Amino acid sequence: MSVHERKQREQAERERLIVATARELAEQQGWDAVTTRRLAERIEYSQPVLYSHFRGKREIIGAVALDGAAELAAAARSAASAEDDPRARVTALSRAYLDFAEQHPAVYDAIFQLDGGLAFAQDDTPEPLKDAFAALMETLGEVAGEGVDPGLFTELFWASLHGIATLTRAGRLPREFAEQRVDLLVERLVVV
Amino acid sequence: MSVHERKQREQAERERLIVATARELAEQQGWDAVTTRRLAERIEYSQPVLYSHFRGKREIIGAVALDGAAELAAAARSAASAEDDPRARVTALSRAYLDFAEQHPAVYDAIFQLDGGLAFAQDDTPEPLKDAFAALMETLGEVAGEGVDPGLFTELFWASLHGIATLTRAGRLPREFAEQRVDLLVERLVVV
DNA sequence: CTCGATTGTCTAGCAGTGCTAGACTCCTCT
DNA sequence: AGAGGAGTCTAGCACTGCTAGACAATCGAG
Repeated sequence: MSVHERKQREQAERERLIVATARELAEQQGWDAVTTRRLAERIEYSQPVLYSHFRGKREIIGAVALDGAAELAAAARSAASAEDDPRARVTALSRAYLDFAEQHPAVYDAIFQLDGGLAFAQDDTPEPLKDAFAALMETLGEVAGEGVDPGLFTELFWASLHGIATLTRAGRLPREFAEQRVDLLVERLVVV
Repeated sequence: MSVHERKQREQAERERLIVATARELAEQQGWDAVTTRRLAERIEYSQPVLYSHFRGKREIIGAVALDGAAELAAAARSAASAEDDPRARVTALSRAYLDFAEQHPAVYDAIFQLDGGLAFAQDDTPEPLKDAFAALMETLGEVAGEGVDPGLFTELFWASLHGIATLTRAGRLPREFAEQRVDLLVERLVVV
């Protein structure tokens, strides 16, 4: 049975390689450049091998998204834990969120912009996505204010951050006032 | 010279036909279904004709975006003008904005999500886009609050609406609490 | 240690994409 | 009436995601 196990290990190893390579390629040259041919060439296997691991390109994007969501959650928790004051925590969280979107645009797109075939806001939503939302809620739920549902508040705050992130990245918002926008958002939305 | 003028008129007419057909097709079956072949077939011309009007598919998307931006501006102004109270005006504006995104998803994507080769937040930004932003600012600039730049405030509020619109449409936010989210956004961000 | 079966991988190809070169037809103006 | 030019089309390029079927490497049984 040991042979079989080794094969499974190699299989899993190669799957990680595919996801990592797809992500790398996407971050270097954008998702448009991630074609099945180029991806196959980079992992030094032929195209059909990809399809023995994933149902199609969409599932590969989905896999990158799940990895990314875990990282985003970690970044959020790390930033929040560095501050004591609830308001300062929210500011730190917001900055970390926007930094993540700015520094890993391809991954951010995989999570929130592209179709990775993932379920959201449902029972069968994958754990990493639920956990990323939970990470936001840990900090944001505290400052929702009297009589406001923490989940609803988190959704709203998150949507605002998402809007800022995407519009900035698409060149729809000038980058120079990014700081002020975040400060204003926190100042107005947060209730302590 | 009259013959020449007639040809120019026909040319302009056909250009409108292309844009309208692209939009129709996108709203019916999504932008993925808008291929140059299908589009050409619908306007009953061959593919290369498209390229005598537009540099490529991207420019066609851009043309749909400009039309859409003008409509969005009109919808915003119409909704705002129906209310007297500044706060109620903002609520009406927000609803109208989100309704537009919900009811014309393809057009909304053309404006804000897809690459139509348009400049944003710059000097050479096309007039309809500047005007759409201006329409938002007319209502939102009034409620920015003391010492807050109306432009910055409008950008922030707009980004929040955009985030809600895109995340809702992508299934990332449950639709059922849409109303409450908008109410909360207006309540917190607006200063009267 | 050999041999059949299974597993894994590859080559080659399909139907589709955006876009364009070059042939051809029709209309306008002299 | 015929030359010139504008307008349109057919055919094709290089690419996309994805898959069928041929082939080779590996495994377990005798």
